[in-house]
Amino acid sequence: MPELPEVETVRRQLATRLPGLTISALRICDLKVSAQDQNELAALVVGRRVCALRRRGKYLIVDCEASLLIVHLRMTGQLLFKPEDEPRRPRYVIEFGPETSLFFYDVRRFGTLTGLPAAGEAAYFSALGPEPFSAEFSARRLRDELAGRRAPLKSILLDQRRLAGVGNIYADEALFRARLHPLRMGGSVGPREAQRLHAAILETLQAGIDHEGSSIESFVDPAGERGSFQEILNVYQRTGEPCRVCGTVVQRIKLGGRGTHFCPRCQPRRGGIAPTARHMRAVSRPPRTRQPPSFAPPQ
DNA sequence: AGTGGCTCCTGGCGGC
DNA sequence: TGCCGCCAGGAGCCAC
Repeated sequence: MPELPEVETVRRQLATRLPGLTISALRICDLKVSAQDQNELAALVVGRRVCALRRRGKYLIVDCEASLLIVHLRMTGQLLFKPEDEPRRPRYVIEFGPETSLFFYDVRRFGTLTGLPAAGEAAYFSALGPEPFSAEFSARRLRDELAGRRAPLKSILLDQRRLAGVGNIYADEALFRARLHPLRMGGSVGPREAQRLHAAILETLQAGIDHEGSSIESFVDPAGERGSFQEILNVYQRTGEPCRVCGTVVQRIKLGGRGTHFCPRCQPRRGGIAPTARHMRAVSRPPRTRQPPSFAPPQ
């Protein structure tokens, strides 16, 4: 599940190859990938030079002269420099002359591609919350964001309007690191706890970036390499396994439709919302273990 | 206003 | 063995 660290990993790799190249063609193979007409998309970027690769939350931005391509990987999106063998087909291909192409693969077909004139960027991202690593996202800001809120902490962290880039994996891991129960009401969090959570969010995201992302389902970088953050996860998808800190069995509940993992001892529920019967049912059923993707990275 | 829940989508897996 | 239905989840939308 590409979140901020995975998108940042992709961005960094693309940034070593794409700037200076000119987009020679944009081939949309799956029309569902964009709400825009493919000719309209192509007209915005074909013939333009790539100036920079940027990231905003979980969005990857290919900055062209006076226009942008905005890529969202959603659940299973992969941008690869090399095409895969059949039967996998890309949903779109961005060509940069005869030497370089970028192929977008996406099993669940949730990923999106958007083209915009540069002037449209601010409006496009207007509802998105602050970047975690920006000065705008301070401990104070987080505290103000939580104040008075009755929603569980986990739900608040996942809300991209409050904070951009945190998804299910990093929300669970950050809450574990902050020793805060995912069901704690936002408004019940004190100043010191908010400070702890702020630090935990930044540390967790930075660790994800340092490990080049989590390859739990299908994430690979544009060279086809897997990240390694999944190897040091504390709670995410570790249901029934001992907490790495205290040995207590890691639990799983369902919160806002998302699998939520925590250590009941390290993350006490004090001040939180009691799990409902539905939560408890989810606890007793560990997630199925998934086979690693059959996809073999290009040689 | 704030919040939960449904929808999109596919492959893997459990159950029968 | 084969089929059916459930499950995973980011973000947009809708209903309460």
